[in-house]
Amino acid sequence: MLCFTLHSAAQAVHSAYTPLLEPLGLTYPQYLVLASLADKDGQGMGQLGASLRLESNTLTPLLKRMQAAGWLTRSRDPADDRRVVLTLTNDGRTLAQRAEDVPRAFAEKTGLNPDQIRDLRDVLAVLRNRLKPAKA
Amino acid sequence: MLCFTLHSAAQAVHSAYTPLLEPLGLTYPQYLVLASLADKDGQGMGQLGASLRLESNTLTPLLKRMQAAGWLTRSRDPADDRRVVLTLTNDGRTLAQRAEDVPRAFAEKTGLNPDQIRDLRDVLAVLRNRLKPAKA
DNA sequence: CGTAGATCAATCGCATACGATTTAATCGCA
DNA sequence: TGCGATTAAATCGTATGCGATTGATCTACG
Repeated sequence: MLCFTLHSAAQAVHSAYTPLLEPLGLTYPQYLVLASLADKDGQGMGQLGASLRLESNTLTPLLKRMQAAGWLTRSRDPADDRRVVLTLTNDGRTLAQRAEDVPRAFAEKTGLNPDQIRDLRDVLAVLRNRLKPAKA
Repeated sequence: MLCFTLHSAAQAVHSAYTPLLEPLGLTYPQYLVLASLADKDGQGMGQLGASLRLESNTLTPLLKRMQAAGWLTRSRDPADDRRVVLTLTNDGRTLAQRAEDVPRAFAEKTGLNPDQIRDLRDVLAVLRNRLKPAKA
């Protein structure tokens, strides 16, 4: 069954990342957030959630933990008090740099070549977007 | 990044299953357990965990909930009191039958043809087994 | 100008997941 | 035979995830 294989493959990927991230004190979703903010700092929670496909009920506690760890700040947008703006601290940027090698180390673990990885990623993106289109 | 795409695709699959399973009162992992037992009843927790790649710390509470729902029984193996044997009840078998159409309904949602599904499943299985080989 | 509706984040409840540990039972080897 | 090593399941603590709801803020329309 595809569902089961996809499920277990996702968990295997999760497990493979864990030893790479654990020395940095990061969990897997926290790493995704850090990488996203390192790429584009000052994002709002909404944008971040849309790109990572996570809801506020997941992000709020996750971001609070990252804030408590001193990696980012959560501040209200002065122009719209409903919005929360996320900014990396110096510690957060340093951590993101230390995590820069993680994707390469992971790719090595998979044993797949870059073309295979790209193909697989593209198929999965099609599947995902078909099942759950990104919000408008 | 492959990791993120795989992660979000797995969650999208999870989300796509939810509306199919919710009328049956099943969650997604519970459905996997039910399907596995319907295929091979009387499995031990260890075998089930190996095939679903779940540990006892996840399975124990999950199975207790399914037992509480009256779908299966958990009994000790008389030959080895450490082992727990899982057997579907009549209600469990009935439920499994009612869930028989779920994979087809899901496949339809994906918009992929059977060949594409098979190919994707095979690639994911290779990836998973490379990252996290099944226990001996 | 004012309020109904929309939007965003936060909260609540529940169900996975997993690492680490604990407990109980069996096995293997001297 | 008997005890240490191994195995299986359960338990504990922590971190996601998500559906549903709530509360605060903003927007749009009359």
